Formats: sequence, structure tokens, C-alpha cells
Amino acid sequence: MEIQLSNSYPFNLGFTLDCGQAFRWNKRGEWWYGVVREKGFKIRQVSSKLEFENVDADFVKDYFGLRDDLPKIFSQITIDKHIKAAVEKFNGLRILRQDPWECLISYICATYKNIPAIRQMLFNLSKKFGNKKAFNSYEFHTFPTPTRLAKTSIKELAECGVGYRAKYISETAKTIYGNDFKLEGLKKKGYEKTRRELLTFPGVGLKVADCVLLFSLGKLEAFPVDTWLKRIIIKYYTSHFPKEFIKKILSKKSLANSEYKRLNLFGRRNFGRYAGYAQEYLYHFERTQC
DNA sequence: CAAGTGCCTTTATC
DNA sequence: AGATAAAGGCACT
Repeated sequence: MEIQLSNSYPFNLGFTLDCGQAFRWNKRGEWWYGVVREKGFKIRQVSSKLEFENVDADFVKDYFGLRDDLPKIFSQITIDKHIKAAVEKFNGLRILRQDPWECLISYICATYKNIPAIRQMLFNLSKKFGNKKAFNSYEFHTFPTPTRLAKTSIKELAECGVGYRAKYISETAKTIYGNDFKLEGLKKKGYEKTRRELLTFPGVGLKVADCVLLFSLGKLEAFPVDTWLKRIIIKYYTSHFPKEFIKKILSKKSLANSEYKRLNLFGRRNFGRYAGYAQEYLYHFERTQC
């Protein structure tokens, strides 16, 4: 099956899967292979045509954020030269709608790790506790369910190389399994309320919550502030803050909650209801500038 | 080569 | 409230 793209309907598959928002995609030749929930599939982009097998167009439009009105979003977030450069260079990068459960565990794992290490941890977890499937002679593993991880010992989880995160994964899985908690239900609730709910899971602080809100729950106003965004704000947006505040966050390696909230609020007020898109473009642009 | 730093941070404790 | 330390392990300098 295929979807026809255009200038008024832009999408760039490579940028979208390569910008570090999802961790379990693999490129083989010109096809990208992925697994979402129980389904493995492949997809490629040939200029303005998107081709895929084993999933329908409705799923693709949902998962890859193709229902977001990107031209409208650009018109709202392109308010300075920095964001303009990022939007021009990576035009077509879209925010995914990942599975919330996988996204939650992924970003619990992501704390204090780099992207290759995060990929490795998630691969290990999936290989050990997910189900093996195959598509087009491509083997993959589904992401382990809350039930499966709730029943897995901390020791076994730790064997996947997740370190101290093992107990957070275990406790979060048990909370969801025990209360029959439906993360999908959070899609219908507002940003603030949902963030408060996510913060009750162990291993989930403000940054992880914002990532889950943005990358899986469709809260496009979420503005995750990681170490890169902190650097970006200090580098390009320092004039929006008192000198003393900048000095303070420069002097420490990690942000206090109050400092995080201040940077996060800046992002949301400055870029508006699609601040998450601004965040991801700035993030990817800065990371690829080296 | 050893030791320090950084990695899409959170939690516990004072 | 704010500061500080600890928590895998690996790549890089």
C-alpha cells in the first residue's frame, strides 16, 4: 500500500525515525523495519511516495503523525532564526504516536543513557521477554507486556543491562498490571493532569513524563528539557532569562525540578501549543551540527 | 594508561 | 526550597 505526499503534506521518514524519539527501528537497504504492539511491518519513502507492507494506511497515518497539520504547525512555531534553520533543514520530521506503554518504559530506561545504549537495553528486554515474530524473513520481538514485566524478577531485568532502572521498570509494570491501568485512556485527558498522573510512576520525573506525553499521547504542547535543550536554551535563548538563573543552571550538571519547570514553561509559552514540535526540531538540529 | 566526564535524570536524604 | 549524593556501564578524552 502507499500514501502520496506533497508540499502541503510533507513527511520525511528518515528524519522521523532517526531523530531519537523511537528506539526500535532498523533500516535494511531502503526499507525501515519496525514493530508496533503485535505487528511487524516495513516502510520506505521514494520521493513523495510512502510505501508499506503488512499495515494499513490508517495505522500509518496515526503512528507517523500524518494527521498533524505540519504547514500550520510550522507557521506557528517558526518565530526566530534558530527554529527556522531547523525547520528548513529537517522539513517533514514528524512526532510519532508510539505505543504509550513501550514509550513509558523506553524513557524510564533513557535516563542518563545515550541512544545506542537505550537501543541495546530495549532490544535485550524485547528479546528476553517479548514474543518472537517474523515478517519477510525479518525476525523481530514484540515489546514485553506489563503483565510479563510485572512477573519478571529485578534480577532478570537487570540482566538486560538496565542497571538501577530494573526496579523502576518492575514497579511501574506492577502498578499498571495490578490496577489494570489503561495508559491509552490518558490520550483523552489534558496535558497538566496527565503529567501529574505519569509522575506517580517510579522512575518517572518531569523529563520522562514530558517525553511520554509528546511521543505517545499526542500532547504536542509538551516540551521535554533534556541536557541538549538546556544547552540550546543557554546558547540561543539566554536573553529570556535573568543572568543569575543562567549562571546557576550552568554551574550544575542536573536541573532541579523548579529549574526544569522554568525552562519547560519558557518553551511552551514561547512556541505555543505545538512547542513539542519546536523542541524536536531544535533537538535534532543541534545534535547533527557537530 | 588511569581517571574523569558525559550520557534525551530520578530519587533519597539532609 | 534547595543542595548533594548515589545509581549500571560504556565510550570517549
